[in-house]
Amino acid sequence: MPYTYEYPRPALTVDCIIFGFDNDVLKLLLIERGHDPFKDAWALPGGFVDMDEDLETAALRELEEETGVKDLFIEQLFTFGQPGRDPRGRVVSVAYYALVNLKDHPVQAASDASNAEWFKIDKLPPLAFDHEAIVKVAIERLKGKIRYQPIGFELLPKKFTVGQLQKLYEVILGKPLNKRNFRTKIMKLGILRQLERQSDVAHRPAYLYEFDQEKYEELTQQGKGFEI
Amino acid sequence: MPYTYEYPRPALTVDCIIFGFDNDVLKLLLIERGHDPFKDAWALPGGFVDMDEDLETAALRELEEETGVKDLFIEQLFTFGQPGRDPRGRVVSVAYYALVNLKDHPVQAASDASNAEWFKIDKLPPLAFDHEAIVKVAIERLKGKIRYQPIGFELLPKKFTVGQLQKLYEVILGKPLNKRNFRTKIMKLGILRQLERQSDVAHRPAYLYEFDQEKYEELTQQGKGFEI
DNA sequence: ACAAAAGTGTTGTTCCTACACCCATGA
DNA sequence: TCATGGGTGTAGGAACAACACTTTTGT
Repeated sequence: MPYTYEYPRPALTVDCIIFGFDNDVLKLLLIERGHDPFKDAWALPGGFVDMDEDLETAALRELEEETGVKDLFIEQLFTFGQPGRDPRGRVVSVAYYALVNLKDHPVQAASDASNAEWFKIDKLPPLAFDHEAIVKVAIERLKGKIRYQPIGFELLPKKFTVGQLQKLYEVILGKPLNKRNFRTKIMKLGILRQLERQSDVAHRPAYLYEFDQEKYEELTQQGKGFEI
Repeated sequence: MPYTYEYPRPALTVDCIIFGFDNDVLKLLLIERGHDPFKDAWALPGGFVDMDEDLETAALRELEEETGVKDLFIEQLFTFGQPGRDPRGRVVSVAYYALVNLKDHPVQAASDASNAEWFKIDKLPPLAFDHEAIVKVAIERLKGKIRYQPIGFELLPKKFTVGQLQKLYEVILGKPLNKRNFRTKIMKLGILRQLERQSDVAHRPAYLYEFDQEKYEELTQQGKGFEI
Protein backbone atom coordinates (compact mmCIF):
# COMPACT_ATOMS: atom_id res chain seq x y z
CA MET A 1 0.00 0.00 0.00
CA PRO A 2 1.80 3.06 -1.29
CA TYR A 3 1.83 6.56 0.19
CA THR A 4 1.72 9.53 -2.08
CA TYR A 5 2.69 13.14 -1.48
CA GLU A 6 2.64 16.27 -3.59
CA TYR A 7 6.30 16.98 -2.91
CA PRO A 8 9.15 14.54 -2.33
CA ARG A 9 10.06 13.77 1.28
CA PRO A 10 13.27 12.51 2.85
CA ALA A 11 13.00 9.34 4.90
CA LEU A 12 13.36 9.86 8.64
CA THR A 13 15.33 7.59 10.93
CA VAL A 14 16.68 7.58 14.45
CA ASP A 15 20.04 6.27 15.62
CA CYS A 16 21.19 5.44 19.14
CA ILE A 17 24.63 5.99 20.59
CA ILE A 18 24.68 3.98 23.81
CA PHE A 19 27.70 4.29 26.06
CA GLY A 20 28.48 1.74 28.73
CA PHE A 21 31.22 1.55 31.34
CA ASP A 22 32.81 -1.71 32.34
CA ASN A 23 36.09 -2.66 33.96
CA ASP A 24 37.49 0.82 33.60
CA VAL A 25 36.70 0.97 29.91
CA LEU A 26 34.17 2.98 28.01
CA LYS A 27 32.17 0.90 25.55
CA LEU A 28 29.70 1.45 22.75
CA LEU A 29 26.73 -0.69 21.77
CA LEU A 30 26.66 -1.76 18.10
CA ILE A 31 24.61 -4.09 15.95
CA GLU A 32 25.61 -6.20 13.02
CA ARG A 33 23.31 -5.35 10.15
CA GLY A 34 21.12 -8.15 8.78
CA HIS A 35 20.12 -6.45 5.54
CA ASP A 36 21.53 -4.37 2.76
CA PRO A 37 22.85 -1.75 2.53
CA PHE A 38 25.94 -2.51 4.57
CA LYS A 39 24.78 -6.06 5.27
CA ASP A 40 27.04 -7.68 7.90
CA ALA A 41 28.67 -4.37 8.75
CA TRP A 42 28.53 -2.94 12.27
CA ALA A 43 26.29 0.05 12.82
CA LEU A 44 24.49 2.08 15.43
CA PRO A 45 21.14 0.65 16.48
CA GLY A 46 18.32 2.59 14.84
CA GLY A 47 15.68 2.60 12.17
CA PHE A 48 12.71 4.32 10.64
CA VAL A 49 10.33 6.50 12.60
CA ASP A 50 6.68 5.48 12.65
CA MET A 51 4.11 8.08 11.73
CA ASP A 52 2.41 8.30 15.10
CA GLU A 53 5.35 8.01 17.46
CA ASP A 54 7.58 10.58 19.04
CA LEU A 55 11.20 10.67 17.89
CA GLU A 56 12.43 9.64 21.31
CA THR A 57 9.95 6.77 21.44
CA ALA A 58 11.12 5.61 18.04
CA ALA A 59 14.71 5.59 19.23
CA LEU A 60 13.87 3.56 22.32
CA ARG A 61 11.75 1.15 20.33
CA GLU A 62 14.42 0.51 17.72
CA LEU A 63 17.02 0.11 20.40
CA GLU A 64 15.03 -2.53 22.22
CA GLU A 65 14.07 -4.33 19.01
CA GLU A 66 17.64 -4.58 17.88
CA THR A 67 19.56 -5.05 21.10
CA GLY A 68 17.13 -5.89 23.88
CA VAL A 69 18.39 -2.90 25.85
CA LYS A 70 15.58 -0.92 27.48
CA ASP A 71 14.60 1.31 30.39
CA LEU A 72 17.07 4.08 29.87
CA PHE A 73 17.13 7.83 29.51
CA ILE A 74 18.15 9.04 26.14
CA GLU A 75 18.90 12.54 25.05
CA GLN A 76 18.87 14.07 21.62
CA LEU A 77 22.34 14.54 20.20
CA PHE A 78 22.13 15.99 16.71
CA THR A 79 20.31 15.55 13.43
CA PHE A 80 22.34 14.35 10.47
CA GLY A 81 20.86 15.14 7.10
CA GLN A 82 23.55 15.54 4.50
CA PRO A 83 22.36 14.34 1.10
CA GLY A 84 24.32 11.22 0.22
CA ARG A 85 24.85 9.92 3.74
CA ASP A 86 22.67 6.90 2.89
CA PRO A 87 22.96 5.00 -0.40
CA ARG A 88 19.21 4.33 -0.42
CA GLY A 89 18.47 7.97 -1.05
CA ARG A 90 17.82 10.99 1.12
CA VAL A 91 17.65 9.87 4.70
CA VAL A 92 17.69 12.25 7.63
CA SER A 93 18.60 10.76 10.98
CA VAL A 94 17.96 12.11 14.44
CA ALA A 95 20.62 10.75 16.78
CA TYR A 96 20.05 10.06 20.47
CA TYR A 97 22.58 9.07 23.07
CA ALA A 98 22.52 7.53 26.49
CA LEU A 99 24.76 6.27 29.25
CA VAL A 100 24.06 2.99 30.93
CA ASN A 101 25.53 0.75 33.51
CA LEU A 102 26.70 -2.10 31.38
CA LYS A 103 25.95 -4.79 33.94
CA ASP A 104 22.29 -3.80 34.19
CA HIS A 105 21.75 -3.93 30.46
CA PRO A 106 22.41 -7.31 28.94
CA VAL A 107 22.28 -7.32 25.16
CA GLN A 108 20.35 -9.83 23.13
CA ALA A 109 20.15 -9.30 19.43
CA ALA A 110 16.71 -9.63 17.92
CA SER A 111 14.65 -9.32 14.74
CA ASP A 112 16.27 -6.88 12.30
CA ALA A 113 19.79 -7.17 13.56
CA SER A 114 21.71 -10.38 13.35
CA ASN A 115 23.88 -9.52 16.32
CA ALA A 116 24.50 -6.92 19.00
CA GLU A 117 27.65 -6.30 21.02
CA TRP A 118 29.57 -3.89 23.22
CA PHE A 119 32.81 -2.57 21.73
CA LYS A 120 35.62 -0.75 23.45
CA ILE A 121 35.42 2.83 22.38
CA ASP A 122 38.97 2.92 21.11
CA LYS A 123 38.67 -0.35 19.21
CA LEU A 124 35.57 0.12 17.13
CA PRO A 125 35.16 -1.82 13.88
CA PRO A 126 34.50 0.09 10.64
CA LEU A 127 30.94 1.39 10.77
CA ALA A 128 28.15 1.63 8.21
CA PHE A 129 26.86 4.90 6.74
CA ASP A 130 28.30 8.01 8.41
CA HIS A 131 28.10 6.37 11.80
CA GLU A 132 31.74 6.97 12.57
CA ALA A 133 31.18 10.69 12.31
CA ILE A 134 28.10 10.42 14.49
CA VAL A 135 30.01 8.57 17.18
CA LYS A 136 32.67 11.24 17.10
CA VAL A 137 30.10 13.93 17.72
CA ALA A 138 28.64 11.90 20.58
CA ILE A 139 31.99 11.50 22.29
CA GLU A 140 32.66 15.20 22.06
CA ARG A 141 29.28 15.93 23.58
CA LEU A 142 29.92 13.44 26.35
CA LYS A 143 33.23 15.06 27.19
CA GLY A 144 31.74 18.49 27.23
CA LYS A 145 28.75 17.52 29.26
CA ILE A 146 30.25 15.42 32.00
CA ARG A 147 32.19 18.36 33.32
CA TYR A 148 29.14 20.22 34.48
CA GLN A 149 26.35 17.67 34.69
CA PRO A 150 26.22 14.51 36.74
CA ILE A 151 25.53 12.26 33.80
CA GLY A 152 28.39 10.04 34.84
CA PHE A 153 26.40 8.39 37.56
CA GLU A 154 24.22 6.60 35.05
CA LEU A 155 27.23 4.66 33.86
CA LEU A 156 28.03 3.27 37.28
CA PRO A 157 26.26 0.69 39.42
CA LYS A 158 23.84 2.16 41.96
CA LYS A 159 26.45 1.85 44.67
CA PHE A 160 29.91 2.96 43.75
CA THR A 161 33.12 4.21 45.31
CA VAL A 162 34.67 7.60 44.76
CA GLY A 163 37.53 5.78 43.13
CA GLN A 164 35.28 4.26 40.50
CA LEU A 165 33.69 7.62 39.85
CA GLN A 166 37.08 9.22 39.38
CA LYS A 167 38.18 6.45 37.05
CA LEU A 168 35.11 7.08 34.93
CA TYR A 169 35.88 10.77 34.69
CA GLU A 170 39.45 10.00 33.76
CA VAL A 171 38.41 7.64 30.98
CA ILE A 172 35.91 10.05 29.50
CA LEU A 173 38.10 13.11 29.77
CA GLY A 174 41.13 11.14 28.68
CA LYS A 175 43.44 12.48 31.36
CA PRO A 176 44.39 11.64 34.95
CA LEU A 177 42.87 13.66 37.75
CA ASN A 178 44.28 14.42 41.15
CA LYS A 179 42.74 12.12 43.72
CA ARG A 180 42.67 14.60 46.58
CA ASN A 181 41.15 17.38 44.57
CA PHE A 182 38.60 15.22 42.83
CA ARG A 183 37.35 13.99 46.18
CA THR A 184 37.05 17.38 47.79
CA LYS A 185 35.28 18.78 44.79
CA ILE A 186 32.78 16.01 44.39
CA MET A 187 32.08 15.76 48.11
CA LYS A 188 31.53 19.47 48.50
CA LEU A 189 28.71 19.28 45.96
CA GLY A 190 26.78 17.23 48.48
CA ILE A 191 25.16 15.04 45.87
CA LEU A 192 26.53 11.74 47.17
CA ARG A 193 24.89 9.80 49.98
CA GLN A 194 27.37 7.72 51.97
CA LEU A 195 26.48 4.07 52.53
CA GLU A 196 28.31 1.13 54.06
CA ARG A 197 31.86 0.11 53.35
CA GLN A 198 33.07 -2.30 50.72
CA SER A 199 34.21 -5.72 51.80
CA ASP A 200 36.42 -8.45 50.39
CA VAL A 201 38.85 -6.17 48.68
CA ALA A 202 42.58 -6.57 48.96
CA HIS A 203 43.07 -3.09 50.36
CA ARG A 204 41.42 -0.70 52.75
CA PRO A 205 37.69 -0.96 52.00
CA ALA A 206 36.19 2.16 50.47
CA TYR A 207 32.88 3.73 51.37
CA LEU A 208 30.12 3.09 48.88
CA TYR A 209 27.97 5.99 47.78
CA GLU A 210 24.79 6.50 45.86
CA PHE A 211 23.82 9.47 43.79
CA ASP A 212 21.38 11.84 45.50
CA GLN A 213 19.03 12.99 42.75
CA GLU A 214 17.10 15.38 45.00
CA LYS A 215 20.16 17.20 46.22
CA TYR A 216 21.31 17.54 42.66
CA GLU A 217 18.04 19.09 41.59
CA GLU A 218 18.16 21.57 44.46
CA LEU A 219 21.61 22.49 43.29
CA THR A 220 20.69 23.13 39.68
CA GLN A 221 17.49 24.91 40.54
CA GLN A 222 19.52 27.42 42.48
CA GLY A 223 21.42 27.87 39.26
CA LYS A 224 24.57 26.73 41.01
CA GLY A 225 27.31 25.55 38.79
CA PHE A 226 28.94 22.15 38.91
CA GLU A 227 32.34 21.70 37.48
CA ILE A 228 34.95 19.04 37.65
CA MET B 1 3.47 15.43 -10.01
CA PRO B 2 3.08 13.14 -7.04
CA TYR B 3 5.77 11.24 -5.16
CA THR B 4 5.07 7.76 -3.91
CA TYR B 5 6.74 5.70 -1.21
CA GLU B 6 6.21 2.24 0.19
CA TYR B 7 5.91 3.54 3.74
CA PRO B 8 4.51 6.84 4.99
CA ARG B 9 6.99 9.62 5.67
CA PRO B 10 6.80 12.69 7.89
CA ALA B 11 7.35 16.03 6.21
CA LEU B 12 10.66 17.68 7.08
CA THR B 13 11.04 21.37 7.77
CA VAL B 14 13.62 23.73 9.21
CA ASP B 15 13.00 26.70 11.50
CA CYS B 16 15.30 29.57 12.35
CA ILE B 17 15.64 31.30 15.68
CA ILE B 18 17.55 34.49 14.97
CA PHE B 19 18.58 36.66 17.88
CA GLY B 20 19.55 40.29 17.49
CA PHE B 21 20.78 42.88 19.94
CA ASP B 22 19.78 46.50 19.70
CA ASN B 23 19.68 49.39 22.15
CA ASP B 24 20.32 47.16 25.11
CA VAL B 25 17.52 44.77 24.19
CA LEU B 26 17.58 41.25 22.91
CA LYS B 27 15.29 40.75 19.93
CA LEU B 28 13.95 37.88 17.88
CA LEU B 29 13.21 37.80 14.16
CA LEU B 30 9.68 36.70 13.25
CA ILE B 31 7.57 36.53 10.13
CA GLU B 32 3.87 37.04 9.67
CA ARG B 33 2.50 34.00 7.90
CA GLY B 34 0.91 34.54 4.49
CA HIS B 35 -0.84 31.19 4.23
CA ASP B 36 -2.83 28.76 6.28
CA PRO B 37 -2.38 27.18 8.71
CA PHE B 38 -1.93 30.05 11.14
CA LYS B 39 -2.41 32.63 8.39
CA ASP B 40 -1.56 36.11 9.72
CA ALA B 41 -0.01 34.70 12.88
CA TRP B 42 3.63 35.36 13.76
CA ALA B 43 6.03 32.48 13.43
CA LEU B 44 9.67 31.55 13.14
CA PRO B 45 11.08 31.82 9.63
CA GLY B 46 11.39 28.39 8.10
CA GLY B 47 9.98 25.93 5.62
CA PHE B 48 10.32 22.65 3.84
CA VAL B 49 13.65 21.04 3.09
CA ASP B 50 14.45 20.36 -0.56
CA MET B 51 15.56 16.88 -1.51
CA ASP B 52 19.06 17.76 -2.57
CA GLU B 53 20.02 20.36 -0.03
CA ASP B 54 21.69 20.13 3.34
CA LEU B 55 19.59 20.93 6.39
CA GLU B 56 21.70 23.96 7.18
CA THR B 57 21.44 25.20 3.61
CA ALA B 58 17.69 24.80 3.74
CA ALA B 59 17.51 26.89 6.90
CA LEU B 60 19.62 29.66 5.39
CA ARG B 61 17.61 29.61 2.17
CA GLU B 62 14.26 29.84 3.91
CA LEU B 63 15.56 32.58 6.15
CA GLU B 64 16.68 34.69 3.25
CA GLU B 65 13.52 34.04 1.24
CA GLU B 66 11.29 35.08 4.08
CA THR B 67 13.21 37.88 5.74
CA GLY B 68 16.04 38.97 3.45
CA VAL B 69 18.53 38.21 6.22
CA LYS B 70 21.63 36.42 4.98
CA ASP B 71 25.34 35.85 5.52
CA LEU B 72 25.24 34.45 9.00
CA PHE B 73 26.45 31.47 10.95
CA ILE B 74 23.72 29.22 12.18
CA GLU B 75 23.97 26.32 14.53
CA GLN B 76 21.67 23.39 15.00
CA LEU B 77 19.52 23.70 18.09
CA PHE B 78 17.19 20.74 18.37
CA THR B 79 14.79 18.65 16.31
CA PHE B 80 11.13 18.85 17.19
CA GLY B 81 9.02 15.96 16.06
CA GLN B 82 6.11 15.40 18.37
CA PRO B 83 3.10 14.08 16.46
CA GLY B 84 0.44 16.78 16.48
CA ARG B 85 2.74 19.78 16.53
CA ASP B 86 1.51 20.75 13.07
CA PRO B 87 -2.19 20.60 12.07
CA ARG B 88 -1.25 19.59 8.51
CA GLY B 89 -0.05 16.21 9.70
CA ARG B 90 3.23 14.77 10.85
CA VAL B 91 5.89 17.39 10.43
CA VAL B 92 9.36 17.12 11.93
CA SER B 93 11.32 20.32 12.20
CA VAL B 94 15.03 20.82 12.63
CA ALA B 95 15.62 24.12 14.41
CA TYR B 96 18.68 26.32 13.85
CA TYR B 97 19.68 29.42 15.72
CA ALA B 98 21.98 32.33 15.15
CA LEU B 99 23.09 35.60 16.65
CA VAL B 100 23.41 38.68 14.52
CA ASN B 101 24.19 42.30 14.86
CA LEU B 102 20.82 43.83 14.20
CA LYS B 103 22.16 46.87 12.40
CA ASP B 104 23.98 44.78 9.82
CA HIS B 105 20.92 42.73 8.97
CA PRO B 106 18.03 44.79 7.67
CA VAL B 107 14.86 42.79 7.24
CA GLN B 108 12.75 42.86 4.12
CA ALA B 109 9.86 40.49 3.91
CA ALA B 110 9.55 38.58 0.68
CA SER B 111 7.63 35.88 -1.16
CA ASP B 112 6.04 33.43 1.25
CA ALA B 113 5.82 35.69 4.24
CA SER B 114 3.70 38.78 4.22
CA ASN B 115 5.88 40.55 6.75
CA ALA B 116 9.04 40.19 8.83
CA GLU B 117 9.99 42.05 11.99
CA TRP B 118 12.23 42.12 15.04
CA PHE B 119 10.44 41.67 18.38
CA LYS B 120 11.72 42.32 21.85
CA ILE B 121 12.32 38.97 23.43
CA ASP B 122 10.11 39.69 26.41
CA LYS B 123 7.27 41.05 24.31
CA LEU B 124 6.70 38.38 21.73
CA PRO B 125 3.28 38.01 20.11
CA PRO B 126 1.51 34.65 20.27
CA LEU B 127 3.31 32.30 17.91
CA ALA B 128 2.14 29.67 15.44
CA PHE B 129 2.64 25.92 15.91
CA ASP B 130 4.84 25.02 18.88
CA HIS B 131 7.15 27.91 18.15
CA GLU B 132 6.88 29.34 21.63
CA ALA B 133 8.34 26.15 23.04
CA ILE B 134 11.09 26.22 20.43
CA VAL B 135 12.02 29.78 21.33
CA LYS B 136 12.18 28.82 24.98
CA VAL B 137 14.64 26.05 24.21
CA ALA B 138 16.72 28.45 22.15
CA ILE B 139 16.91 31.00 24.95
CA GLU B 140 18.02 28.37 27.41
CA ARG B 141 20.73 27.24 25.02
CA LEU B 142 21.86 30.79 24.51
CA LYS B 143 22.14 31.35 28.25
CA GLY B 144 24.07 28.18 28.74
CA LYS B 145 26.39 28.79 25.87
CA ILE B 146 27.35 32.40 26.31
CA ARG B 147 29.05 31.64 29.60
CA TYR B 148 31.81 29.65 28.03
CA GLN B 149 31.87 30.57 24.37
CA PRO B 150 32.35 33.97 22.83
CA ILE B 151 29.15 33.84 20.83
CA GLY B 152 28.17 37.20 22.25
CA PHE B 153 30.45 39.06 19.90
CA GLU B 154 28.33 38.23 16.90
CA LEU B 155 25.50 40.26 18.36
CA LEU B 156 27.56 43.42 18.64
CA PRO B 157 28.88 45.80 16.02
CA LYS B 158 32.46 45.09 14.94
CA LYS B 159 33.71 47.79 17.24
CA PHE B 160 32.22 47.85 20.68
CA THR B 161 32.94 49.00 24.19
CA VAL B 162 33.37 46.80 27.22
CA GLY B 163 30.23 48.45 28.58
CA GLN B 164 28.18 47.27 25.62
CA LEU B 165 29.58 43.79 25.95
CA GLN B 166 28.70 43.70 29.61
CA LYS B 167 25.19 44.98 28.90
CA LEU B 168 24.74 42.16 26.42
CA TYR B 169 25.79 39.57 28.96
CA GLU B 170 23.47 41.08 31.50
CA VAL B 171 20.52 40.96 29.15
CA ILE B 172 21.10 37.38 28.13
CA LEU B 173 21.84 36.10 31.60
CA GLY B 174 19.06 38.20 33.06
CA LYS B 175 21.09 39.54 35.96
CA PRO B 176 23.43 42.44 36.68
CA LEU B 177 27.16 41.81 36.68
CA ASN B 178 29.85 43.62 38.59
CA LYS B 179 31.62 46.10 36.34
CA ARG B 180 35.05 45.71 37.85
CA ASN B 181 35.04 41.96 37.80
CA PHE B 182 33.56 41.64 34.36
CA ARG B 183 36.28 43.85 32.96
CA THR B 184 39.14 42.03 34.61
CA LYS B 185 37.83 38.69 33.53
CA ILE B 186 37.20 39.56 29.92
CA MET B 187 40.47 41.44 29.55
CA LYS B 188 42.51 38.65 31.01
CA LEU B 189 41.26 36.34 28.29
CA GLY B 190 43.19 38.43 25.81
CA ILE B 191 40.63 38.04 23.06
CA LEU B 192 39.91 41.75 22.66
CA ARG B 193 42.02 44.05 20.52
CA GLN B 194 41.97 47.63 21.72
CA LEU B 195 41.25 50.33 19.13
CA GLU B 196 40.67 54.06 19.32
CA ARG B 197 38.42 55.86 21.76
CA GLN B 198 34.80 56.75 21.30
CA SER B 199 33.91 60.35 20.61
CA ASP B 200 30.84 62.52 20.94
CA VAL B 201 29.49 60.88 24.01
CA ALA B 202 28.27 62.81 27.02
CA HIS B 203 30.69 61.14 29.36
CA ARG B 204 34.25 59.93 29.44
CA PRO B 205 34.81 58.23 26.09
CA ALA B 206 35.37 54.51 26.26
CA TYR B 207 37.91 52.50 24.32
CA LEU B 208 36.51 50.57 21.41
CA TYR B 209 37.52 46.95 20.97
CA GLU B 210 37.22 44.29 18.36
CA PHE B 211 37.04 40.57 18.89
CA ASP B 212 40.28 38.74 18.17
CA GLN B 213 39.25 35.50 16.50
CA GLU B 214 42.80 34.14 16.28
CA LYS B 215 43.54 34.65 19.95
CA TYR B 216 40.29 32.95 20.76
CA GLU B 217 41.16 29.92 18.67
CA GLU B 218 44.57 29.66 20.29
CA LEU B 219 42.80 29.71 23.62
CA THR B 220 40.36 26.93 22.84
CA GLN B 221 42.92 24.80 21.07
CA GLN B 222 44.91 24.74 24.27
CA GLY B 223 41.74 23.42 25.82
CA LYS B 224 41.65 26.45 28.08
CA GLY B 225 38.32 27.25 29.58
CA PHE B 226 36.47 30.49 29.24
CA GLU B 227 33.92 31.41 31.77
CA ILE B 228 32.07 34.53 32.70
C1' DA C 1 28.84 72.38 38.52
C1' DC C 2 26.60 68.17 37.40
C1' DA C 3 25.26 63.79 35.43
C1' DA C 4 26.79 59.72 33.42
C1' DA C 5 29.51 56.26 32.14
C1' DA C 6 34.59 54.80 31.95
C1' DG C 7 38.01 52.90 34.28
C1' DT C 8 41.20 51.59 38.57
C1' DG C 9 42.76 50.02 43.63
C1' DT C 10 42.19 47.12 47.08
C1' DT C 11 40.91 43.65 50.46
C1' DG C 12 39.10 39.47 52.48
C1' DT C 13 37.56 35.07 51.13
C1' DT C 14 37.14 31.06 48.61
C1' DC C 15 38.84 27.82 45.44
C1' DC C 16 42.62 25.30 42.93
C1' DT C 17 46.73 22.73 42.79
C1' DA C 18 50.23 19.88 44.07
C1' DC C 19 52.39 17.15 47.13
C1' DA C 20 53.13 14.36 51.24
C1' DC C 21 51.52 11.40 54.32
C1' DC C 22 48.75 7.78 56.99
C1' DC C 23 45.14 3.76 56.90
C1' DA C 24 43.04 -0.84 56.36
C1' DT C 25 42.80 -4.91 54.01
C1' DG C 26 44.01 -9.61 51.59
C1' DA C 27 47.63 -12.24 50.02
C1' DT D 1 55.42 -7.72 55.44
C1' DC D 2 54.08 -6.00 51.17
C1' DA D 3 51.21 -4.23 47.55
C1' DT D 4 47.14 -1.84 46.71
C1' DG D 5 43.90 1.45 46.67
C1' DG D 6 41.37 4.47 50.34
C1' DG D 7 41.47 8.57 52.60
C1' DT D 8 43.34 13.16 54.91
C1' DG D 9 46.46 17.61 55.91
C1' DT D 10 48.22 21.45 54.34
C1' DA D 11 50.54 25.41 52.14
C1' DG D 12 51.07 28.79 48.30
C1' DG D 13 48.92 30.96 44.83
C1' DA D 14 45.18 32.17 41.72
C1' DA D 15 40.63 33.53 41.11
C1' DC D 16 36.29 35.74 42.92
C1' DA D 17 33.29 39.12 44.95
C1' DA D 18 32.33 43.42 46.77
C1' DC D 19 32.95 48.13 47.39
C1' DA D 20 35.00 52.65 47.03
C1' DC D 21 37.21 55.72 44.45
C1' DT D 22 39.09 58.65 40.37
C1' DT D 23 38.61 60.22 35.40
C1' DT D 24 36.75 62.40 31.33
C1' DT D 25 33.39 63.93 28.64
C1' DG D 26 28.85 66.95 27.13
C1' DT D 27 25.41 69.89 28.87
